[in-house]
Amino acid sequence: MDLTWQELMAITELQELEAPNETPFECNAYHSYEPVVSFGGLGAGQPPTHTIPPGCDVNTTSGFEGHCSEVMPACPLPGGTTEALYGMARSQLPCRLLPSGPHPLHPPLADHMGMVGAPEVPQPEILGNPQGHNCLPLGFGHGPYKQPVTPDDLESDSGLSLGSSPPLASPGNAANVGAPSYACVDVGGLGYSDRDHMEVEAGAEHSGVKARANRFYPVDHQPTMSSYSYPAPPASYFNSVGGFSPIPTQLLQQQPTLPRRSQVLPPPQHETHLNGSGLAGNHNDLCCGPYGRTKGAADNPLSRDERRAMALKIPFPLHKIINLPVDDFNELLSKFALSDTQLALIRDIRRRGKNKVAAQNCRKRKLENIVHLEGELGQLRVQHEHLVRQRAEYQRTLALARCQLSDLCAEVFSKLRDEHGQPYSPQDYSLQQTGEGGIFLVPRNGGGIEAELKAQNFLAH
DNA sequence: AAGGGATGTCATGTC
DNA sequence: AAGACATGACATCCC
Repeated sequence: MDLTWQELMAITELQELEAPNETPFECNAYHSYEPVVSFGGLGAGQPPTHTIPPGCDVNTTSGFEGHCSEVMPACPLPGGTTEALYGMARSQLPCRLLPSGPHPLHPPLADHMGMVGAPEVPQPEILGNPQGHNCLPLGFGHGPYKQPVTPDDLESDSGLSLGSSPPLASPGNAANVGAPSYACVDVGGLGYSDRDHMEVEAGAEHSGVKARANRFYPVDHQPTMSSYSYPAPPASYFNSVGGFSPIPTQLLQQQPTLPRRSQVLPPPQHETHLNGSGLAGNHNDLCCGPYGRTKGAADNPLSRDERRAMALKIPFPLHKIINLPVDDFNELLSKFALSDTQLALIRDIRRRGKNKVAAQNCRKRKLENIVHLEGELGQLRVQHEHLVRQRAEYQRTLALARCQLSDLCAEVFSKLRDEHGQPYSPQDYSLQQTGEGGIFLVPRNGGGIEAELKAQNFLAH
């Protein structure tokens, strides 16, 4: 980045231009997800601290007739660890996903609309670039850059812009130096068609070189969705269209050291940053150049829509097409006499541009959701472990109570005597307690009650 | 060469 | 109804 920036600054200095007016584009700060699971109610009961007397069977399935035969093992109470365990509950969403701070979507409307002068006189800012080094017409006029015809340029739902692939660089970008540029092709007054486009871009395509744009041009892969920058409209697009100033030889010679994916070919001088379709996207969002491109996009080839826009001489930058509010957008359109073909392309560009941003946002949200759910899953696992431990502890407590009850019953039976002075057998009788506290000796075979013993009597003994 | 990630685009549904 | 937005699906590129 630093290197790229230095290079850009060097280029800027060369062209004696000011620093770009960066207008941060959108970015709705994505809300962080708060963990859904609240553990406040966890760790419910105080873990029992009873000690199972010797002989007490801690088997929870044992009946009260059993005997406690061992001391209840000390249960590791989760209480001491619960807090620590749940302290990590908060899912940590990656900051990268959450652009923060305000992100003005658009520059002031005046700035947007300022370029809209007399409808018949397209303003020079349209394809210009604040840096100046991009003020060169987009593919118009000067030789070294000519967009190739790519299959995706030949399709459009509007008959203009369909296609799926990202912008392709012309293999002829380097090879076609001096080749006729867009400006030489009069497509504006004609209906723009695939065929037109093919003709327009035939030169580069015929180079026969199959190569991706960013194989040839340095691409600044700026992983940023946090600042969609839309700087002030660039210098001139239509200056370029009419008669483009030649590319400063310094620019051609100044090849920045190639970042990732960089290759040996010089970047087009009129690069836009709009990866794909003129969107302030994730790669180069620093500022806008021609057709709304950013300075960082100087390393990128023209997008398909940018090329189409140039071919049809769309008289305003793509970033405005995409980002202006609908009212302003319509007002902008109304200020120009646009053909149906141009309008169709513009609306396609707008639709694609918005959808591209939406897709990017959607994917970010999806990743955030995954991160959030993974965090929640971890919390639930911790919670599950805690509940398992708690259940084991309750089972131990229950076993202890049963042992105590069994011992008590044995003591009662040891003191009970029938009318013959014989003890009752626990195998033949059981003790049952009523709701009022009365205790009955009940034969296990379901026979009648033989004796009623008052609880108080038991307690007295 | 295959596989996966990243990205753009389209289709569709919802608001 | 039109526009914006969300999202699944697909294609393509690149590593």
